[in-house]
Amino acid sequence: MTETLPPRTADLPAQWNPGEVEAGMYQRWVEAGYFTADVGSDKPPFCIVIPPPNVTGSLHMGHAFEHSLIDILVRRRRMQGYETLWLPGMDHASIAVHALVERALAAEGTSRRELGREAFLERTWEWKAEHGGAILAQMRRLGESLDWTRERFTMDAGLNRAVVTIFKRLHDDGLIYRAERMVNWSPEMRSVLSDIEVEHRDVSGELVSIRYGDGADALVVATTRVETMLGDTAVAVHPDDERYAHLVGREIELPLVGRMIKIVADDHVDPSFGTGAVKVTPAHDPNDFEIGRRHNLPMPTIMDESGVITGTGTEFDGMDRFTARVAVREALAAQGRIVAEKRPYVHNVGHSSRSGEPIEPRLSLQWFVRVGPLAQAAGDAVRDGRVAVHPPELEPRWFGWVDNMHDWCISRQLWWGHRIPVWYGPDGGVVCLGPDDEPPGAGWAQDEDVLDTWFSSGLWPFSTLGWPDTTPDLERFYPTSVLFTGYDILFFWVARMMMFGLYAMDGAPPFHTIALHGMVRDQFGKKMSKSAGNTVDPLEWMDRYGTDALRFALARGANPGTDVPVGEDAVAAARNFGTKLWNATRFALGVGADPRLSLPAAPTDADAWILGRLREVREQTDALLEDYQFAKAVEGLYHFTWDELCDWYLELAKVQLADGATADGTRAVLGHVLDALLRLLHPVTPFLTEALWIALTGGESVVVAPWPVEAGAATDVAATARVAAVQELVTEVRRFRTEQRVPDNRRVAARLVGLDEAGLGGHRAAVASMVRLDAPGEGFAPTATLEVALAAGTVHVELDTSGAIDVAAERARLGRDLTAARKELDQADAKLGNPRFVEKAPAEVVEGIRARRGAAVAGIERVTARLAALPPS
RNA sequence: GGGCGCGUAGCUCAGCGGGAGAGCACUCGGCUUACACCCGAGCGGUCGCAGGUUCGAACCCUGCCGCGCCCACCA
Repeated sequence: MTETLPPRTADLPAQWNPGEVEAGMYQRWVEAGYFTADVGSDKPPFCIVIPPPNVTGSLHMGHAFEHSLIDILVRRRRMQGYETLWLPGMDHASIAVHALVERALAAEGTSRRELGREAFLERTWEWKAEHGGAILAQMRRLGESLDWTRERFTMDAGLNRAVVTIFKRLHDDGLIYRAERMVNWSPEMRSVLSDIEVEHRDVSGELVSIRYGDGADALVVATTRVETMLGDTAVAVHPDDERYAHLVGREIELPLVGRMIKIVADDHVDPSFGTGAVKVTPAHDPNDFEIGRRHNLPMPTIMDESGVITGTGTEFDGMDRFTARVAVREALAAQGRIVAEKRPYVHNVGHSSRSGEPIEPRLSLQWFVRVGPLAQAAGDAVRDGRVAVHPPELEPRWFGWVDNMHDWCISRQLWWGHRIPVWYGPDGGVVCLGPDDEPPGAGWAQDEDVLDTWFSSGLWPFSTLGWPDTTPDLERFYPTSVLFTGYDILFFWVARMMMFGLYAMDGAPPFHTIALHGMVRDQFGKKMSKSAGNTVDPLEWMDRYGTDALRFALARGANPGTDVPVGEDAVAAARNFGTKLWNATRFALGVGADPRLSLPAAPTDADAWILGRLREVREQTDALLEDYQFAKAVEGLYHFTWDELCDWYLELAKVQLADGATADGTRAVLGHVLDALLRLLHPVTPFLTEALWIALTGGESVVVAPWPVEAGAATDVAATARVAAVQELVTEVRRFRTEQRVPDNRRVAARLVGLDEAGLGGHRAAVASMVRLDAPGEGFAPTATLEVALAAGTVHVELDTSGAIDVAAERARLGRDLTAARKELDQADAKLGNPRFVEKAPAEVVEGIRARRGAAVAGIERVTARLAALPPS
């Protein structure tokens, strides 16, 4: 009996053309309101803070990767009935925007300094307005289901209020202070950098040993930065160093400058390194600064903000630091004071991660965050389980960082960003103002410095929800569900958000889970970089293989916290998978498969098996996605679709469809399985599954279809075993055919003996269909017999290969089988012959080995008999 | 110097205590009525090296070799 169903109208083209499928689909989703957060509903909230798309005007592979994975999480949650909300922002991409604007200005023959602060900032706003839309369009092409309707894309203005508020609170709590400290200075940017903006690299420099003083009191010190000797105010030795004990407390003349400097004893000095004497330049070296503080040394600054020597009263004033390095060395050499020169001397030097030049330690007045209590809270939140880190291997890195954090320098001498809300009065007055305070009157001026970009980015999890106001959004979505980002910005961004979130929201962490992904690499595992020339524009692959293929390939490689090598081959393989799914669905539609049909009351073995597998795969997919194991989840769906559904079930279904007794049930099962599978795959391949799901079900959209929670059936062990036996039998016969050089296109008459005894009587037609066997006709004279030993019994396949079999090939094949069986027997005997194994190993393991031994013995007997029966070749 | 991790098939990786796996590549046979972006069969590995624990180790422990990343104020 056939149920009557309303017709399905969607027509599926014969060929999957990603471009055509994607065209207009995203727009339709947006217009249907699928991505609009429904605040105020009683759905559970799922909120995710996302790093901003890069604003440099193009989509990077890294962004395509990260945003695809985030979109998978969000689409699944939406199907599960959550109210989903993204919190995107652009603020911390400001650096990129400003750099681009500066470049544009340079092309126009002007600069930001000529333009002035206000006009420059105006230009950056214009740039964002113009290019923000282009980025948005690219993210949409990627299929990202952002709730753009809430217009959080540009939020700089509202953010300023949050920045000022938290600055004042931290300031009033004594957690922000201003102090003269040794900082990392970038002469090129003429700004301070925080510790994590400094990259340490080995460079080839020089180590120059200089003699200070003359005669018996002379000392030799070594340095890699000779020019700093102009700012020396002491020479330090170790207190226990007997070589210099007599000199401590005396003074010595500083060459070139002529100033008298002290000789001090300090524990910091390593007596075994070099001469054991160290020159001390307190204003230009962190260690020397500490020594200077301990011994109350003068701290003259000898370099200006752009790295030019100044104020030494020597001929070196006005020279760039690198020019001076050579000049000072030559001057010292002329006086015969260079004792030794080691060149090249490889040593570790900090470089600016932004501009690339060596940073210059410099004594300067800056604003700092006292991170002690904040970092402690950030560590505790993970320690006591309020925040989970995925994968957990990255926890030590987190603790190592937050437990040893130095105070954070937050002031920057740049023109862009949020200005420090502190005003200085004419009589030395200092006042920190909140967002609603009136600036003080005449004579007061606001601090010229701006805040580190991570200061404001750290506020996102709550500033984007309306903080400092208590908004419905904030109450509903804070703490957010998960932060999903790359491990590379764990310290830059994640640590800031944790510290500020816990502080501003009274101990509530900004997110329940920190899930970290790796970096996209090329197909050989190499870092993608412009200089290596191995970067790929994701749009290029999207054009060539489709967005679904790119997303599938990226997700398929995404193991938690580890890097993802992706090459064009992987994307092509993903495209092939899409084609496979497309064709399978097309076949299903062609035979009338429909999920709206009732599942059969008496499913066949194949039906029961595939429904059982569907359930297992569905449960496994859920578990893996909950654990951010995208690669395994996607791999599982890939193999289920291709190796089980397409390679076996569809072939078995063809036979069932030809039989009136099983045809309707097959249509129902196939419809059900595909329906659930398309829904499971939708988060990964949204466009493709949308087209297929609508065609298959006649439904409105898979975007809003429920996530499958019931699909499939409990595993039918007996049916599954019979299907496995059929698979084994089919594979064996195919192997025999290939080895006997029977071309695939030739049908062969054959008789299957023992099928009923093995419990596979019902699968005669299926086996015959899958290995292209014809029923034996009259006068059937088999030329070959193949024995296949199955768990339930041995099946003899008698074949008429129409000619003598290839005895040599058969002998070789049987020989391989015999070798394998003997090896198996040897291994089993070795184990069973070991009394301690039999005694100690679990019973089921021992039993398993016994069974394998039995099978091996039977196999050897059978194969040996077959070999003996072969005619001489 | 400290921390984390990796060395498994030609390439990229999964497996992490009981019969060595996947994708791509390669070989052979097939345009079989969903699919040649395909189907079928196959080749290919002393699981970095050396010890140890265990009845049993690619898997656990130790050492060594090679590689990567993060952190770190040694002139």
